[in-house]
Amino acid sequence: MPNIKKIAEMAGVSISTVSRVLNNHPYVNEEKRKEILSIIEKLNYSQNSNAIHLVRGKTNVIGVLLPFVNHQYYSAIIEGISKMAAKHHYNIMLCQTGYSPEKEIEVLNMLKMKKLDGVIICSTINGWEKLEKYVKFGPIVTCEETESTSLSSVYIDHYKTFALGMEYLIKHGHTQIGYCIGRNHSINSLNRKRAYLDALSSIQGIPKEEWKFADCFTVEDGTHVVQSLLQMKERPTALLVSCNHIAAGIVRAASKSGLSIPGDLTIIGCDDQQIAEILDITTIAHSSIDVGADAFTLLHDQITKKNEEIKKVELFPKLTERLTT
Amino acid sequence: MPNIKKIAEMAGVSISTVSRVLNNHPYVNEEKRKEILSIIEKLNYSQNSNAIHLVRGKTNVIGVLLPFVNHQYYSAIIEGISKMAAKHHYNIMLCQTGYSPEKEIEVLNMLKMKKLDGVIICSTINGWEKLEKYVKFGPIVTCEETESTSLSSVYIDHYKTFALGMEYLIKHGHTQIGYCIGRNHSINSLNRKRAYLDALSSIQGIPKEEWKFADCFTVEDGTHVVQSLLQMKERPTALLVSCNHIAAGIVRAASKSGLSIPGDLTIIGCDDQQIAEILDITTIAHSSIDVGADAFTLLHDQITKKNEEIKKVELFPKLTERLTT
DNA sequence: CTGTTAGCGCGTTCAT
DNA sequence: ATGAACGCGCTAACAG
Repeated sequence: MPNIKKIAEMAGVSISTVSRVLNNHPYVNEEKRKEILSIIEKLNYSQNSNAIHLVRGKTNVIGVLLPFVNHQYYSAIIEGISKMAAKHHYNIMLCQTGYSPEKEIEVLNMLKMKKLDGVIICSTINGWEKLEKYVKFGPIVTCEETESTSLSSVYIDHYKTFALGMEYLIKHGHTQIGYCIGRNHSINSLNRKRAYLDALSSIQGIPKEEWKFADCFTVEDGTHVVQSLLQMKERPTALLVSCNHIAAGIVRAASKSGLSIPGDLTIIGCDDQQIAEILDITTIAHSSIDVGADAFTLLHDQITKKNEEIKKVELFPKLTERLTT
Repeated sequence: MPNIKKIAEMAGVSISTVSRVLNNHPYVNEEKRKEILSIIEKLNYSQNSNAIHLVRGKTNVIGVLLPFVNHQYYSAIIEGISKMAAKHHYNIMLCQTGYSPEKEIEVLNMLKMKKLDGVIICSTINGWEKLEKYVKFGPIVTCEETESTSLSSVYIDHYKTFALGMEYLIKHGHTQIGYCIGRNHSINSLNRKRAYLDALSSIQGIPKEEWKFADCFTVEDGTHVVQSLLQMKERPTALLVSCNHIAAGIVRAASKSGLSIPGDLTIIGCDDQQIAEILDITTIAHSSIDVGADAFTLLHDQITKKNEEIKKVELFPKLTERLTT
């Protein structure tokens, strides 16, 4: 592999001059520039990124941290990040954590080691207190609500999401309402539960332990929910579901077992996965692509402008009425 | 930021010794090792990746090139790559091309510039002849069939896919068969068409121009197919569809417009997206996750073992019968 | 407009 | 077991 020195030798100039034409700096004789360019062409030379990264102290790479790639909520976020990143000449290092705290820390260390200029965390496992220790190595943006004053974030207040859903259900006469959520103690789940309880108490409803389904993530989990439902003496008339994949599983299993939707069971899902559209599931959603795009923008501002302030961007979900309600 | 020199000074040793403990090299006094480690701890020191990459000439990062992230076929491949990569301590640079040839070349140049140790290309736009020019900078693996002798690949012979589908349809008495494909002139499409024509001619069937739908990628495209279908005097009785998202669009639009499936129209989709399972679409599929995992293995072998030979790994699809046939 | 030089931070012989 | 010195490839400040 030729290097800048080799090019300089062949062109009979110093490496500075070569560096200047490489970086489009002014003040270099037009003939020399052409000569150098032609030699570069002839030798099929390219700069060594690592050397440049070392000397510049940055890589133009950002890390994107998420639990699972193969999940449309996250791949939509990536899509949004990806588009904005391309526009600003940044590359994306994709890191799947599978909810492993160690893996998350590992990536944060890449920030410390200057491999990454910044990090976007879609769903944190360690909690923002631990993340905060890393902001001195580079900006970190989360796609979740945090109380941190050193982490920018774009988020949805899932209290509002579930509140919106509860309001809708109550307005339509439901009092026997259950819900499905993911990780039982995540910030988002806690907010959802609060909204659920608040709304329920407003109509003197009584939360039934049996009607709460946690650890729901996949279509299969939705199927299991229906199985449980079928064995209950008293069933909820409506279910608020934190993710449309679960909702899809419910809808599908219900139709197979003769449970009519929305006749016997009303379903409201969350987020903007295409499956909701295909199955005509009523959903409460914001644009996941926007989450990614906004997150990148926040991160990019912090990387490029110094003393850029920490920002919190809230996105507001809307309820789209379809055929499961 | 402290560097190795600083650590060495504080410990009263040379940078070589520090480097030795950093890299777990033998021959270093146990007391000094502990002392150095404690200083590293105290200063919260980390190595600078870029310096290491520069001196080692490798980054442990591979590029993954695909048209769209937000598409389950590709995100499943990423999932497969991701898992294997984590196992071997490699990171993934994700690059969405949106079918732009320039973007593809851009990433290949990152290989040339030593930013990447290797590249996996899920779906090439430039064609393998152009890709071949880059293998001297690092191994390239494709997830498509190529005739190249310098590119390893894991692939599905889509002639077989469509042949399998045609065989099934013909066995079930269909003679009026159409198909939906993506890019009209991609390698995969050409193979699919060949299989279609071969099978059709084996029963003296006549291909009808009207029943060929190209440029189909999304659920919406499936909807359009149904719209076209509805306006035809003579309709096909079966459709072979190159991707389940299109098939999902067809199934959904058909049910809304009173076209019975499989009564009026039999549908066979392709690939292993979950939507097929949810909508009970008969599909011809291989494991997309395996594609990714195998691709990484091929790439990793080429990166680590020198003189590793070029390999072609063929994956075989199976037909899963469900309710659309 | 151009060249010299000093780093960037680290791994690695080669002596000792 | 340890350290001095060189090199990885490049940018940028400085001098001219």
